[in-house]
Amino acid sequence: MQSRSTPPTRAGGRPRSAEADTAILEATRQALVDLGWTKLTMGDVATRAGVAKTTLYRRWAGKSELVVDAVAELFDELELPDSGSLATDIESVVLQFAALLGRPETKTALMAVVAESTSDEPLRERIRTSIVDRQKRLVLTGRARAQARGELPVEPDTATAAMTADLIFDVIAGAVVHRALVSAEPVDTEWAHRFTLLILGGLAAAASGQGA
Amino acid sequence: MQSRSTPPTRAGGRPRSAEADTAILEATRQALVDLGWTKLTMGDVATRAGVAKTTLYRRWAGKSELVVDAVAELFDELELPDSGSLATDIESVVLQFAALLGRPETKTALMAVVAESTSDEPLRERIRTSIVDRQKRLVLTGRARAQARGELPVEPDTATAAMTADLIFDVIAGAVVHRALVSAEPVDTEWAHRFTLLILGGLAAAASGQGA
DNA sequence: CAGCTTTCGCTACGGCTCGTAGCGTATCTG
DNA sequence: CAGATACGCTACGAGCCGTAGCGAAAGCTG
Repeated sequence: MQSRSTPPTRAGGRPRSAEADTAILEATRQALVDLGWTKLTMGDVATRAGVAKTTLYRRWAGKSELVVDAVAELFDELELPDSGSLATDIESVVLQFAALLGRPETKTALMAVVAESTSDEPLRERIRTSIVDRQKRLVLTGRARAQARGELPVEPDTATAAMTADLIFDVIAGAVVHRALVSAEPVDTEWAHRFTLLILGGLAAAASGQGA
Repeated sequence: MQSRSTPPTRAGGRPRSAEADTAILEATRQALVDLGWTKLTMGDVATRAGVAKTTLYRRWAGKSELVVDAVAELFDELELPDSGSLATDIESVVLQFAALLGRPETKTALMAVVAESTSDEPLRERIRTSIVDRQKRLVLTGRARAQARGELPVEPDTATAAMTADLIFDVIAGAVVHRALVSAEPVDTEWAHRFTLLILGGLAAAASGQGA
């Protein structure tokens, strides 16, 4: 995960405690649930983790970095089981993502760090590598499977194919996040079904009218 | 806007200064640009606005409420000029929304208050009434125009029509926000065009396969 | 006009968090 | 063993929070 800030010098001393690492990240998630973003403090996390406050600062520069790493782990739970059709693949990942966003630590943290990242370039990069880019794999494998099934045409131009993948990623992730967090309405199977139909229709249209 | 906290008792004293109100909201937006969300402080805003800190607390309970009101004003700039076709209507609003999210005060504040609202029910309600619900009008008028032109069928069932509008709203707003803030890629005309094609295709498919 | 009500700016305060420094101890490497 | 690093602990100045108390200003009402 490349999570903590690497010790600047080379090896040769007491290694950092791995138990402390996991305890801190777990404590951070729990603190997010109990306190939310603004009321979460470094000192509180340290106490919960049974660790000195200085230990936190030796590994993370601040609250934002800590929370990014604490939440990034959760996103790796997402999977794309091969359900046999593109429609059910999409519905599955939508519902999984919605369930993930239903957990209080996830929803609070994700928006907060994104907000912070808008005026913090290194943090933005950290989010991109730790969270965003890792989830694009879901779109790519989903498309590959659909193409193997013959449900989607193969886009010959590599650049165009990449743009389409990015577009789909933003549409799916964005819509679910907006529905769940901004509109604050439930992402249930009904909604997932309607949304999936919309996407499939759009993909079909884009496939026919290729020369956009 | 119903922004500030209403004075609990009835009228009959010195009225609150309207100049102070606008100065505070403007100072808040500027502070967001300069400092970002976490480093923005009530005291700093007060100084910028040329107002006592106590005056801020007489009107807003805290940072979140203040920022919501400061940003809500900006969203009212969005318009839906009747461009003659649904496609260009969508592209227009997408680009407008993207331009709005390009402004540092907007992007920082929007995500931050949404994050805060996940563990603050009154704040969530404030966001809903001050920002979210007011922008759904764009979807509704856009649909009405498209139906008048014959571009979209009229959905007979009121409940279904409302769900469709909510879906489209979440998809458009969510995709633009995700593209601009999470993926941190530009929302240019190219992207807007591709996205619009996707939406239109989805709408067409949903219209034909009505009995979802 | 006089009197009531509310807001305003200002100052001050206790409480909390921040992020760092310093120390002695613990743990691992060569 | 010597060197290097991490650890827990304590303490600290700095900054911000949100509130209280004051005298003065500015409207409304009769």
